[in-house]
Amino acid sequence: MNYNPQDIEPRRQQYWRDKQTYKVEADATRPKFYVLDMFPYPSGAGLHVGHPLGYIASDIYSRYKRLRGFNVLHPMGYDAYGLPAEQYAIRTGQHPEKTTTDNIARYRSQLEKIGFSYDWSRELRTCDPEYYKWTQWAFKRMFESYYDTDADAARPISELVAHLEAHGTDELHAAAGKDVEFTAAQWQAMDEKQRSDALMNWRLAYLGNSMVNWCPALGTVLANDEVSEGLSLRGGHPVEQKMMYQWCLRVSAYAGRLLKGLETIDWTDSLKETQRNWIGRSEGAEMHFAVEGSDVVLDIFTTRADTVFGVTFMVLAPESAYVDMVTTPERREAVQAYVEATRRKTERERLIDKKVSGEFTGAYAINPLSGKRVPVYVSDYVLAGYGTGAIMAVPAHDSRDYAFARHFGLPVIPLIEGADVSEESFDAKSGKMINSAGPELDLNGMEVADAIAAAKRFIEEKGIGRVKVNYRLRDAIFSRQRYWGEPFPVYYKDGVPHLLPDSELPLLLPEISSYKPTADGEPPLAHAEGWHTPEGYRLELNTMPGFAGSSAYYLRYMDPHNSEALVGREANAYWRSVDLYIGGTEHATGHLIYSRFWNKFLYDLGEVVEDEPFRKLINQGMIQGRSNFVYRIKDTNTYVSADLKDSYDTTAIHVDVNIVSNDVLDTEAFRKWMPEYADAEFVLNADGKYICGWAVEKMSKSMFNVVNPDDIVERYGADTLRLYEMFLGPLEQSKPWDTNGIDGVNRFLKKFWGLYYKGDTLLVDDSEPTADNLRSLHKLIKKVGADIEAFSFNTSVAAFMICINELSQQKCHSRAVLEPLAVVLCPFAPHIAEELWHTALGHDDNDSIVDAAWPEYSEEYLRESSVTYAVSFNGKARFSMPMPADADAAAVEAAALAHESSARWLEGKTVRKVIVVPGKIVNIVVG
RNA sequence: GCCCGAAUGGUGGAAUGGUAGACACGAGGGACUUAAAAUCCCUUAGCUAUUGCAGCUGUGCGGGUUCGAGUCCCGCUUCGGGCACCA
Repeated sequence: MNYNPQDIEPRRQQYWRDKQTYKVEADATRPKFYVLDMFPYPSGAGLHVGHPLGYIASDIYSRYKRLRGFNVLHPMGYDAYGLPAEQYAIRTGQHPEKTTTDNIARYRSQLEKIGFSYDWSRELRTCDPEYYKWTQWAFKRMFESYYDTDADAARPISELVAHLEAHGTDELHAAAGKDVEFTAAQWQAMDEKQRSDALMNWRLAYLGNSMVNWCPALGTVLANDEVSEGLSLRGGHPVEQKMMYQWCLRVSAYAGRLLKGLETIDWTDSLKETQRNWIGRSEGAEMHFAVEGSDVVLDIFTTRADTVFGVTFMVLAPESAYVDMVTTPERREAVQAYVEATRRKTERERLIDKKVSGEFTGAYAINPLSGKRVPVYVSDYVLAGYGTGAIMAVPAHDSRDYAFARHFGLPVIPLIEGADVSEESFDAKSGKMINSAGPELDLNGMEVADAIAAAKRFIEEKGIGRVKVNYRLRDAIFSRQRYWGEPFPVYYKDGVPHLLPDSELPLLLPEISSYKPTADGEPPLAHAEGWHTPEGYRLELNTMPGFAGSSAYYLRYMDPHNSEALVGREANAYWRSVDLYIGGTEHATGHLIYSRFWNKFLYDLGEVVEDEPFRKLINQGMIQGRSNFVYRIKDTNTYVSADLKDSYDTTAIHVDVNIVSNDVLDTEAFRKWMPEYADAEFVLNADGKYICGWAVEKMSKSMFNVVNPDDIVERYGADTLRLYEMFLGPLEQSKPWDTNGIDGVNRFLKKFWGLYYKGDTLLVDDSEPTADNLRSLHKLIKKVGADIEAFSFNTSVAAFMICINELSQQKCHSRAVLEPLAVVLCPFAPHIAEELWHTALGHDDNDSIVDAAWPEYSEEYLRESSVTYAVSFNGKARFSMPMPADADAAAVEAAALAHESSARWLEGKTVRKVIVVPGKIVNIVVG
């Protein structure tokens, strides 16, 4: 029997299926461990070889934890709602559900071939009504909640209503969209519509007018994390800013907790940093500037309260509500034209256009500290969505203000001693203040940091503003003008949104005749027949965005068939949160923020026991493609080998990597690959080979560099694929897929098999293991255990190779060694381990290796009788010297100095000092 | 512009402050074979040498700390990632 993965692997997978080996139940008698992969969107292209990287790592860890006695929850599912299926539907008319189901089936079969230890009985998909019922349910709870800034938690909206009823907005401490004030009497006088509108200011899920990223090509709005540099992440279409009335989630209310929570979780610093940047906390002051000759007060936000004496003008965002309030009649036409022109530009156009532009509003504001009168401008370099949409401009110390001041000829007053502002602004936050004295406050001579503090204190005391923390994190736009997403459990009665009762959830996604928007621009759901309540009230036409379904899926896995709750209390109390989460960095500012928000919200409700969803998170690197090229000699059908191409005038052409092996082209396969190459001629190199060129590119069909894991499994087996993906390099690093080298790993597995069988002969015996056998084994157990804990899987594979080489040389066939060896290999290569466990090691059918115990290593076997010291002179290693392991430092030193090789290095020198590092090195310092 | 991270042979990559280059690929040489595949063995950082098996230089660049630095500190360069008219 030779190693034959094509025979072993399907059989072992069937065995695990039959035995339901990977089915887990909560079990209070055993410690739990929850290992999760970021579930995939099942795309039409199927899995390529890059996708399983993280899944293999998490599978190794899960299996290891299980061998260590943990009750391991390791589920898999599908993020099934998404744009590609819908766009495919628009093109072909095929129902997205059908496309999605087909794709899922393909993914499932590809995943099963790799031998993962998923508990498939917990599989979920976000488009399943039994699942999205709970997405709708969570949305309802958010609608019914507000954020209490005193308690720092979400509370029922009924409590807020009671407060408004009794006190109006007086003493109300709640996260709000806008600062509004009304009395209890005013609240009581409101009608239903007015009250509904008013409450939107506080609800955690609310309808609001907000600037959204509108993508005309996709016909929908996009969240901030779905847009980069003014283009949609999917498809790269231009995105414009547009004011729309949309569902939003008040994620901003949680900004502080999302930031603080980062301190309690075990994520990489870079990912935490990315989230910190995204949340963007900045401490500063809000200040009031009265507008001359009117009762309008401009509120501005600044982190540089110290520079208030250098304010020479003010700027409003074009979209700011202040613009209309302050613009004078003479300037109205020009300002309106400017605002209009800005509105027509896409975000991308605004970003590209670095030219300074703006208009004077005709208004003047009064600096509350200096009493000076400054002009108020409108310009698109001020953003409506951040702070108050208005700024005080300090051209001397802000480069953007500086550019504006120079363009409009406005004065620049330097505030820091020695700062030269004749050519550019001085933006650094250091130095001594000058020109900063007013009637009541004098900052001159202070260091910037002290001046900021002093100015803030003064502003608070005098009531001309307040200290404020601002976050860049915006509320999440929660409406999408699409079909293939969760419907909102909302209907409208006289223009007021109402929730469907829980008993009517899930609200099923209806069948529709066309997946396109309607002629008058309404979302596709407007095509649905009978899309209204039995009473005839219209249901919401938008659907939820992609991140809705992925925000709480990890909770559902804990209790996937519960019809009473998203997750039952008992199941949640046992599984708690994800102990290890593995996935890509691309979700850093999307899914990983929304999930944390969603979880914190459910935590506030008392629905879940943990405040953070993912305790430890590892980002696996991306696997890029490695493309191959052939070189066509211009205007011919002749192709020249890469090592000779420089003597010809050639064009590089992508060639399918699947007909190239170790960069050598299979020329016959090339001729058959495409008709145009049928008559191809080749210029071969001296070895008679055609060598292809190569480059690292994104893995994609158009580059012909996609490698399908199925092909690797078919050729080498799943165990080889698993080991090779781990061997490729550190898990967290991005690297190109390169099939060159996979033979080495495959060879290792054959050698491993060779310890147990030679042909049809069973080699395993009951002989006593030798000291060498035991040392090799225990070294491996120790190393692999430590490596797995540290997610250093590439080095464990190397350790296996070393161990197998040693044991082969030692001709070790002792069961006492080969049995634990199989167990240690099991997390990496489960099929071969399970097979040998039963056939060579004779375990019966009910005893699976996946439930064996991880072998403990013993230092006793690792101890060497002698150790080798490297002897150095002045730090430079010169020779090595064996010593008994128990020799003391003095003996080692004496032996080193007396060693015959030492004489040469000591010639004409004196020994100044000798350092002995036990078991390692002797450094002799000579002068 | 700000904030992270990285830089080691032909290639992917190893090295708790302690003999840099583990392990693998590729390459070169050899064994077995009619031949090929498969398998096994040897060599493989560079430069001097050389059968005394040694010497010198080497982890992007320049400094520093240390008996000893790929590893720690300071200053650069280049590449990758994140944020970005965020006041």
